[in-house]
Amino acid sequence: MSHTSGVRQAQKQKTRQALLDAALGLLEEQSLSSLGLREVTRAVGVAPTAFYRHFRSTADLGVALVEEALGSLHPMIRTTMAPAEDDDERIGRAVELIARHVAAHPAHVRFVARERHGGVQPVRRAIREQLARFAEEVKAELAEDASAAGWSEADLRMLAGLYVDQMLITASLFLETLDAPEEERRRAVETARRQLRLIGVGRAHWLD
Amino acid sequence: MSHTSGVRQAQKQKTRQALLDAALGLLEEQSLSSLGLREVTRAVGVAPTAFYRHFRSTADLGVALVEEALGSLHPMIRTTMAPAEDDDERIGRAVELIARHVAAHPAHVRFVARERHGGVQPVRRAIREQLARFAEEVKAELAEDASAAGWSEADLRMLAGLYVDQMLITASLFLETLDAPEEERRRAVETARRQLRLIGVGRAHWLD
DNA sequence: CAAGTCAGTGAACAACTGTAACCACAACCG
DNA sequence: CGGTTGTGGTTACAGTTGTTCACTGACTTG
Repeated sequence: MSHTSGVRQAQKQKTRQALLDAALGLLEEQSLSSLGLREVTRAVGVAPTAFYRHFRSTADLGVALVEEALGSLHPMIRTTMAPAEDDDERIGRAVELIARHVAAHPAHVRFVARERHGGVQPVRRAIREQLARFAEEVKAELAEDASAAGWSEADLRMLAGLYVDQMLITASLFLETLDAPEEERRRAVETARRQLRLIGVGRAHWLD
Repeated sequence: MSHTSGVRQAQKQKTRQALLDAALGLLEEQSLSSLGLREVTRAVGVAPTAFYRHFRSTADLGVALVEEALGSLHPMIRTTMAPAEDDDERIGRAVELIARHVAAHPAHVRFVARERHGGVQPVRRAIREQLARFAEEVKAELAEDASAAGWSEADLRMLAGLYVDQMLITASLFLETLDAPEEERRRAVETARRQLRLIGVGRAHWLD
């Protein structure tokens, strides 16, 4: 037990992070369900048995990766959903934000997209829980918006879910076009903007 | 080579189908990238080396599964997108159709959802190609619709892609709630209907 | 400073993997 | 009918896997 600091704890965290990083790298070309514990330790340069000091199994490591990939993303919801003068400006900002995030953390995005429906149940559940939290937060933001007057609880939830799914689709699309020619990337951005705009139009005329 | 029929060819197809079926079953609890060739042959009850008579590798088998899961689905596009008197009736019919398909072929749906972003590149590409075909077909249907007057090519493509993605999201949602209590399943159907309706509203007011 | 804690090591295990070479025998074709 | 074709079976190999156990030695604590 003891306290949270100290050279000992720091070294342990460092190794743990090295395992997470190595796993994330290896997962670019395979799924978690085929990731071997030895494979990870080999990539780090540590004995296979050291793995157990940090994770019970590769599934356990996967859950930790979900936390790392999505856990720190919640604060971004407020700023993304924050109202702007122009609706198109908000859309442009959101798309830009997603593009930037994908470019900065491609491995994390790939991991989430891949394991959301992947073969490891605990990881699927962890992702589902995080996305449900996102939807909840988006819903809360939507409820504060002026145009939400008269919207039922179920409608708000539906729209929030639609937005979250759309964010993932967009992120995944950007990921696929990461090292594609400039022109294709611009088309992807344009498609994402249009889709969000169409949802926005539907939202504006929902109560007709 | 020789001709396509005969007792010989029939038996081979039978074994091949058994391999596909066994693989599909095993893939309910893991991803393709962790599926072993021996695992599949063991489930069928044939020798490991017999696998090579039908597939070069498990990735090759995966591509065949994509064909099996999505190849025969194209004719359904026309009937699903076909216009109806009521817009809500069309939506209800489409959702009903998806629900029925998921209930009839849950393993196929799970496979596609899982491997769309999975760790096996040839399979990802095969799925992407099939989905692109779907989008193309949906776009063709949309273009024939009366309400498509004034829509640009890019807008039609965008909307078609949105519909295809939404179909997958809906199918995946239904899959998750397959063995959930009746009430949760009804909520899932209701959510799917609402989301399609919102897209429909956006579509109706797109040219404002 | 002595005692204890614990991250990481090394060897060993049984079980598993993909693949190669060779064989058997039923269906096919001339 | 007799020779050829080719699906599937058998045996074997070299690597890999997850997990166990006892261990070391640097850090922490009283």
